[in-house]
Amino acid sequence: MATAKNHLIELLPSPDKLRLLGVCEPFDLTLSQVLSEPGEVTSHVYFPTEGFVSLISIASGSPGVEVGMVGREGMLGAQLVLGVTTSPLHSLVQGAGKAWRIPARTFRGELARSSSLRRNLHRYLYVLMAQQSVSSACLRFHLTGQRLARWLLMCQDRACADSFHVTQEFLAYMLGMRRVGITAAAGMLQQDGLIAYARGEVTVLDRNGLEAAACSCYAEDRNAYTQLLG
Amino acid sequence: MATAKNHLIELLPSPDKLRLLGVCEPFDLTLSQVLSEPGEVTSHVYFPTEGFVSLISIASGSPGVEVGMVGREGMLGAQLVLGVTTSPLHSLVQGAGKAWRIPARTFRGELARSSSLRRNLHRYLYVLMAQQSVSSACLRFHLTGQRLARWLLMCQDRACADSFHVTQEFLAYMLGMRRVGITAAAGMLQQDGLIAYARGEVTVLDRNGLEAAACSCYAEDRNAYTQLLG
DNA sequence: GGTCATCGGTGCGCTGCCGCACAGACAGGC
DNA sequence: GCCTGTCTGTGCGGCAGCGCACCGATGACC
Repeated sequence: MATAKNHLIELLPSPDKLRLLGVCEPFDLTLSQVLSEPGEVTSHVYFPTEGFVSLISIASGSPGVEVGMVGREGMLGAQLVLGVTTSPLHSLVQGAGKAWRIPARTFRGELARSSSLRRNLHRYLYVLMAQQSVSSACLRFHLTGQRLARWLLMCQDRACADSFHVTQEFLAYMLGMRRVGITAAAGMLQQDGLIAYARGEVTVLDRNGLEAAACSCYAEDRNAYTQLLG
Repeated sequence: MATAKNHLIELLPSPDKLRLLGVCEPFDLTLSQVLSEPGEVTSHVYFPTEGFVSLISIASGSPGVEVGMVGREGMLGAQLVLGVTTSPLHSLVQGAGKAWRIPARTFRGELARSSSLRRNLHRYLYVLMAQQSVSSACLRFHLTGQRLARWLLMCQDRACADSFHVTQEFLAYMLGMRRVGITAAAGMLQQDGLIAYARGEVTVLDRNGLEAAACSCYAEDRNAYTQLLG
């Protein structure tokens, strides 16, 4: 499994990395799996190596909306480094794949031992915060088409593939829209030759075009990440 | 200045608290003052004791929207505990008052010295993150009137007064709306006898009624805070 | 007391999105 | 081959909020 790597782990100096990998167990991320519910005590942390997870915020009496995405560039459960054992968000597996998993208790031990781990997770949390605050304004002001393009790019980055499975229904939920809104926006992108779309299978045809169609939030996200954890 | 206290400082054990207060300098928060811009290197951290600050996210090509509020219950610059020296948000003084201010360099020294300080700020950051993710969904799904009521309650908590100065124009900016939308929503609240409104002076008349009119995000915010830092 | 800036209320047409409902297209199982 | 479930496309009425423009009221300043 030489290619199945998680970036946050790879960033660690060799001794810390080996020790951390030593306590990891392999875990299969299966589509639609729920890894955490708001308020629930965190039992494990997850470092995806393939596949990815959506972080979803649900306001009372409303459908949800995605506020963050975690793939091989990140992890689930980083709040443990803040000494907090719950999370306010839903975590939903959005792209099937694999992850390393560590029991929360064990992971806290590793945190105590590795200052590099603490430092990286601190930075990662900052990136997540920045991503979330950008997302707020994006959600409010940017148009459906722009946000859809952004989402597809983020998905492509984390799926590490040009093609992935996602239905319009699900996309609508992630973006906090109606399915019909997605139909319209995806139709535009398809007309412009940026993507192909058929029965839940999306293929990115023109990555540059898609980046041009996306709102700048995509670039801002990436910048924030690479500046601190590149 | 016995009453001018900041909750995060008060939570510290006595020696840490005294040492921190020893490096604080008094600072006047004046209306519309900008304490930080996105990307700017943090020069000082601020612990408001009266008055409060809005955290504003601006998506490119759009007006801004408030994603958080900092008053005597919090601080500005908490990201230093993550080892990050910039912030992605605008910080705008929204209620005039006073704060304790510490140069970033000095504050980092205090962080290194006081584990209580680190622990509290870790928790505070988590509360901020929770606040922001709730705000995303709230911004998307809840109605103007509910959000306005929530904002007024949050403002009242931090201003520690039943009456405060804020124009509709400014409110619209905070909530990511047009001024006219605020006129309508505030008119409703006024008709129902929950607030009085005249030339930028808002008075909360019926706090319970206002809480009923607000979306549940207000209560969720408070719960998150009191659970971790009450 | 007059002038001016600020603040709030109102009207009008428009857009982006919602809610609902239905129809066509395709895949998989029996 | 047929049936069923899933996924996508379309149509229609409605609504919350936008952009713009204007006016009246109030308070501050000279």
